[in-house]
Amino acid sequence: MAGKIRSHPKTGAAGKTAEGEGLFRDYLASQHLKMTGERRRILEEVFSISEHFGADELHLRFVSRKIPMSRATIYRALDHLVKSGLVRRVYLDQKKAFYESVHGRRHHEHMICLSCGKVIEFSDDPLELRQDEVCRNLKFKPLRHSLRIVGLCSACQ
Amino acid sequence: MAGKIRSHPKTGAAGKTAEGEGLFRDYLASQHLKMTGERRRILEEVFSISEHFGADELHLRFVSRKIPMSRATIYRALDHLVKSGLVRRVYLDQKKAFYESVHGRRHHEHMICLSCGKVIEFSDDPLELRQDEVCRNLKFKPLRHSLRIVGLCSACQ
DNA sequence: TCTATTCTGAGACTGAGTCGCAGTAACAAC
DNA sequence: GTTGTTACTGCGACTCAGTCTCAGAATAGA
Repeated sequence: MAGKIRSHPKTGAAGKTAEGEGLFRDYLASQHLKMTGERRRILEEVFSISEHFGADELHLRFVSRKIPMSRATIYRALDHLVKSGLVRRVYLDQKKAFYESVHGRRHHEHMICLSCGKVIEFSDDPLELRQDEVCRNLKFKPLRHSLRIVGLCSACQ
Repeated sequence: MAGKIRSHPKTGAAGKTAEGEGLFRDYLASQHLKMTGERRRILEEVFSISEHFGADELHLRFVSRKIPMSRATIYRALDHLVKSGLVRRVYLDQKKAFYESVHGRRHHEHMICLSCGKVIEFSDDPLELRQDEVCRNLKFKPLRHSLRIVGLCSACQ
């Protein structure tokens, strides 16, 4: 039961935007969709955020800078980003969906502190391997997964 | 990496109701809340459902049998049931919350088939142990967790 | 039985997300 | 560069899950 645990309290996402834009453009082209100014701005903004964010927060970032952007466009673009695989949609213990950019980052799970609300990201190979084994045994083909551990962070205990 | 994997395609929940009612009554008493006819009926109904259900479905079960029951009461009762620990609230890949009775059942995780929508319940000790270890290493005190694996079930592959 | 307290139901409300439509922008073909 | 097709945007109306308020009803302890 060895295995390194990587904790990722925060990961800067600088410089990834250009590459991400290329990938997004490829995805859009493959779906006969168009790269528009709005989608580019949304992509840039998403890549500039290192934590989780809600669609409303993303919208607010534009509104507060007087950049016109409708809620519907935000939602539509986030859908495309999720489908393209560049962004992950996660449900962190409430009805509202959260998003996080995936590009250039390792897959990870979440610990959520009940007391302060902090979200700790971590990843662990033995855990992933065991999950794969469980899936094999149940003849289930896993495509994606998410583990959410709710509890108390070290500071709040 | 040994370890038995239990798959729980379906678990009957007969006879548990009486005991569950006692536990719920204890919880209510401890919170200075009252056991009412509505709460009893909701508890019975919840224990009679072996799969996941939404608040709306639960409500519909009463309405369709002409048993008066308001949506607000359903939501309030489910909150209490969740707080009492008798019912678990889970978020299965959408904004809507699902519920499942916990009493007398083993903790389990979920596999969700993208194609047919089937939800497979499973539990695995090595997985749980590894999670505990990861938490220890990150000095996080886990209170509850949920693992969701989305993919294709054996029939749909 | 009395009384304090909590509960219920109805409906208004909220917040997240979706949809339809009219006008606009992207992009490929010429 | 112009044109035509197609997809996109913004707006506002809408849906759906869940919450809140309040008046009248039920519970449970004294």
